[in-house]
Formats: sequence, structure tokens, C-alpha cells
Amino acid sequence: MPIITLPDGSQKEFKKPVSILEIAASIGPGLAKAAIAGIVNEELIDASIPIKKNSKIQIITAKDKEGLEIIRHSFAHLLGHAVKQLYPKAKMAIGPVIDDGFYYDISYSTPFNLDDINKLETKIDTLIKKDYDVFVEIVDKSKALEIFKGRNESFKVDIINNIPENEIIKIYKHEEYIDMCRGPHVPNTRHLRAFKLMKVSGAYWRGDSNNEMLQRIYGTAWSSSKELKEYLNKLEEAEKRDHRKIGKKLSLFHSQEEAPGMVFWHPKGWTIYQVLEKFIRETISKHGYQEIKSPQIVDRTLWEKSGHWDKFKDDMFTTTSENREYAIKPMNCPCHIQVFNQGLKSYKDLPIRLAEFGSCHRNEPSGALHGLMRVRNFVQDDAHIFCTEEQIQDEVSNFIDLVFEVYNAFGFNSILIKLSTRPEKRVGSDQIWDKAEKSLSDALNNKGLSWSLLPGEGAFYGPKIEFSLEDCLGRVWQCGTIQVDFSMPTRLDATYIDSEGKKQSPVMLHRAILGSFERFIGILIENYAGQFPCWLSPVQVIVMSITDRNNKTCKEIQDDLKNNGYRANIDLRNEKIGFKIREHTIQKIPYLIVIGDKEEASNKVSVRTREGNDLGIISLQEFKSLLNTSIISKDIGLKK
RNA sequence: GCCCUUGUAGCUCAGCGGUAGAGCACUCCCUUGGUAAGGGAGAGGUCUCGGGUUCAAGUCCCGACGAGGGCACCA
Repeated sequence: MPIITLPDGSQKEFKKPVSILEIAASIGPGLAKAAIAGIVNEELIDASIPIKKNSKIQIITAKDKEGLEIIRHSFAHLLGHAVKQLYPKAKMAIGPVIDDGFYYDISYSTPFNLDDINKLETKIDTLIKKDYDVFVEIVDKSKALEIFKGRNESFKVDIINNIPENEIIKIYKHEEYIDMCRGPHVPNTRHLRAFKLMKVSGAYWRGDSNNEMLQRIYGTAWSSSKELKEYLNKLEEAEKRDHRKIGKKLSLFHSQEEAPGMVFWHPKGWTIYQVLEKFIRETISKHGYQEIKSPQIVDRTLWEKSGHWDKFKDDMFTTTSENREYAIKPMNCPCHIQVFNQGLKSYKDLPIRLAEFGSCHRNEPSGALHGLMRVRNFVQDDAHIFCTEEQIQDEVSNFIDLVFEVYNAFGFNSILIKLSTRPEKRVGSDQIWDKAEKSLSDALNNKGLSWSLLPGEGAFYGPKIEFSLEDCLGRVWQCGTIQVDFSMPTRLDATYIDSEGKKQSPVMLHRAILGSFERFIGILIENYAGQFPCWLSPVQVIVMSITDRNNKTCKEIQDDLKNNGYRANIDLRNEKIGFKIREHTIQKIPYLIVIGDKEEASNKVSVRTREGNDLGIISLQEFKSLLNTSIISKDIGLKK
């Protein structure tokens, strides 16, 4: 005789065990139709499973976050159903929910191509429209093994073998297709409507590159076709912002076969790079850093000593000369310790903050390369802080301020913070780890920041904080980091003299704000869709003539602007003004100046923005002060 | 590195066994025009590279390299 308590506190008593579907039906037919699953005493369960005890329940529909997840999960099963109908010999591995959709990993003799995907999509469509009921059944392990062995589903058998003995297993029956799942799933396929199969790719069984490579079919699914459409539009929007596309259109950079994973920066792209570097240089200088420059190529023995050779030698570029083997540096820290090691250091010298825009090479696997985001040669805004254990917290605290200052300058105001703590394999005593982790969390808490904990995710040499920023499309990019290192200073013999005259090893903090310049510029390109705020814009002003009578004046205005430190170009081509405006608007130049006879006569300039706003005829002086304000304030402008 | 897809003019793409095509960009000519594309003409390609099949190969097959999407990796 279960008494069921609904979310609004009202109670209903039933004479026998009831399912979510039945409860929903007792409330109203509309709800009965919409019910997908339920939360019973905080546990998500299938809508058809009878509830025997007094319970607090909530009915889940497609409008709930959980409902959408269930829909996606059920779509994975539906894909399985379709695959097995079209390709009976296929073996199904796993089909989980992911952001925006689902996938299924499948083993099959021949690769699936686009044609197969289309066929599967059509098949799923016909299955959906049958509005068939999905039945759930609870079985024990031996029964589950029997079922899936009988169906020749060796991956499912493998999964079952890894499930503890007394755990219950749920199987879902989609007509003749049977899948195994924790569930819950939709009670009927009529809840499944808005989906699209997106792509096929390879994926290793259990994510291990030693295992068989399966074929993964990705799909997206939503609770309504309107949401599906919105999602597909969003993808299109993101594609338009692709930094590789914009990089080409605006002639910022390119790459070519002869230098895979390396960037050829064009004048305009390099201008952005230099402005960015200048900004970081000035900012970190204010925060007490000293800039250094260390060698590009360093003898193998240093990398052996630092431990990198052992772990990463295959991922390093090497070169030889006169029987010595060198590595092109994959990181800067060992070199920075060499700088620290020059001359005796006193505790009074600490903290010492050494920064370098260090160009690093890493032989990344070819399949990992991606535009500016993952390259083989990149420059970090790297620095290492040498300090005492007591100084860790202050240094971290100051660094957090620095990160926020920099990110805010680009208009990134939503910043996510993660703290990773000691992993199983690590160096250093628990006491030191306690202290270091506490320093990091205290620094975060003292600033009243919210952060999430990643237990066990720290580096073997120390805990770390990671900073991610959210771009205007809501995508999250991990950029900044600060990592405590107890190990490398000792390995590379860094010491200082403490107040009692004894030698001590300093703690080293590895830190970066942007991460790599290449990647950060990639992120900026996508965030701004190529429309850089004026202070970063490669060309800030274009001066255009109406007829060639006005060319001389245009040149004079350009010279004036350039002499005042602004990046100004001229367009004196024999083209109509509309043509020129169109072209430079597409090139995202913030300010477009038009010079015709009227402007010459009044000794003024006509100003138009790339957003299409006409700022009217103003004096050059007035324009310069406007430009100046925009640059100094790092105005983000109308970016969307 | 692994799986799938892919590589044609500077760019975007068509052509898919029978002597290389379009639009934009480029060059020249006409036009000197006031806020998102004025008109005309011309030039431009060992169809990524190397093999093979064929009377004949951008076009089919094999391999290499690059690129795209995933997977694995990411000090």
C-alpha cells in the first residue's frame, strides 16, 4: 500500500504497487503521455517499474534535464536496433550519452560510410514511427550472460563479466533487439523524434589503443525538432567562426605540407601576436616578473637529468652535432633553473619570477594536429616562480589576480577553476602535499572564488590549479595553470641559503596564463569571429579615397595616424566607394574613413564603423581621440 | 600513431575513363563614381606526389605525404 508523495507535497495512496506511468495517469492523461521516467527517493528509475514502498517521487518528462538524457540514451538503443536489422552480424559494444547526443561503438567487418549512415537514419525513422513499447526486465548475471552469449554479443559478454556477482542487470527489449543498460529508458519510442546521425569515426575498445578499433557512430538528439534545429544552427555558427577559415579569409596565417603543425604567420596575424605579447610583457612586468630568454637546443643530458628524456624522448625533436645529441626544447623549465642556478641565492632573493616567451617544439602525433589549437611549435607565456613553501599561497593568490586581469581584458568574464590534488604515483612527503594543497585551496577560498576539485588529477610533482575560460558560444577552453613542483628544483640542483645559513631547495611554481600564443589567438579568432577589438585589430583604420583627386590627402591622413602609433592603411584603388567599404567591412577593419572633395574642403574625415554605423564628418583630431579611447579601454565593441 | 573522409587555378567548388571548367581574386582597358559588389577583355592548372590497370587516368587500384572529423596522446 504505497503512499506516494509528489514534489508539491501532496500525497496519494495506492492499493497495490504502482509504476510512474500509473501515477502519471492518475494525475492526468497529458502527463501519462509525457512521462518518460521517474525519480523515486532520489533514484532515477524506469516509468514501468512498480514502486512498492512509500516514496517521494517526481515524474520526468522530456522537459527535464534527466528526460533529455534518457531520450538520448534510448536513441543509442534505437541505433543499435537499426544497426542489427541492417547488419545482423554487427556486434554492439557501448552506447552512452554525451554532450548534445549519443554514440554507439560497433564492431563490423566493413567500414560504415555515409551511405550506411543515411540508411540507418531512414531505418531509425521507420522504427520510431512504429511507436513500439520498450520493455525492461531485471535479470541476474548468469541469465544476462546466457542472453548475450546466445546473441553472439561478445562485447556485452565482456562487460557483464566485469560486473560484480550480485549486481542486478537490466535488459531492454526493443522488439527483437535486446540491449543491456543501467537505464532508465523511454517506455515507448514515441518519445523519440528529433535526432540526426552526425558522423562515423574509429574508437578503441575500452579507450585503449592496444585494443581493437571499433566504429563509432555519433548522433545528436533533442526533445523537440525545434531544439534540434537550434543545435544544428549553432554548429553552423561555430563553423563560420572556425579560426582556420577566418585565418585564411583575413590572411592571418597559413600552414603547409612542408611544415606540418607549424605556423606561417602573415603580417596581419603577426601583428595580433605582437600586440598580445606586448600586453602580456607589460602586465607581468607590473606583477614583478623578469623576462629572460633561454636556448632553443639543449644537450640531451639536461633532459635526462630533468626526467623528460625518459618519459618523452619519442615526442621530442632531436638533432646532433659533433657526436653530441641535442633536443629542441619541448619546455622551458629546465633552462629556467639553469638561470636560477647562476650565483648563490639567499632566501631574501625569493621569490624570483622568471618569465620567457619560450618557443617550444613537441613532436605531437600527426592525428592530434589541429589548426592553431594543437601545433608542434608553439610559444608559451611561460614563467617559473622560485619561492619558499611559505610563499606559495601569496604567489598563487597574486597569480590568480593576474589571470583574471588578463582574461577580463579580452572580455572573458566567465572563468572556471579546478584544483587537482595528489595522484597515487607522486614524489614528496604527505606533509609537503598537505601544505601545498592547502596553500592552493586557501588562496582560492580567500578570494571567495568557486572552484571544483579533481582528486588525484595533480601532476606527480605537485598539485595544480587550472583556469578555463568560456567563450561567447559557451565553449570552455583550458588555458591558464599554476603548478607546484617539489621535484625538479632538487633534480636540477637548485638551492638557496635560508636564514640559518643552510642550503634549501626552493619550490618551483610553473605557470602560464594564455597557455600557448598560437592556441590563444585561435580562441580569440573564434570568440571574436575575426572581429578583433580595436586594440588587437591588425589594421585599425582604412583611409579610402572617393576619386584619385583625393589620394594625396588620404596619404597625409595615413601618415598622421601612423606617426601617432595607429595601424592605418590606405585604399586608393580606382573603385567605387561602395566596393571599398564592402571589402574592408568584410576584412573587419574597425574604422573606415572616407575622403572626398567635401572632406578635403572642410578639412575633416568621414568615419564609418565595420558595424555599419556612420559617425559623420569629424575632425581628424576628434577621430584620433575616439580611436585612442577605444584602444586604451580595450573596448570589445559589438562583437556578436 | 589508429579508423573513416579527403587533396582540381590564389580562394570556394564543379567535372568522376576519352584531349581541363565556373564564380570570386589577379592583369589590362573603359569608367572618377559619395557609404556593402560599375562594365569589358585577358592571363592563370604535370588535376598533391610515386607506382599500377587501360588503346586512353583528376576520373579506377595500390602506396606516400598533407588536410578534415573522431579515437589514443598532450611534460
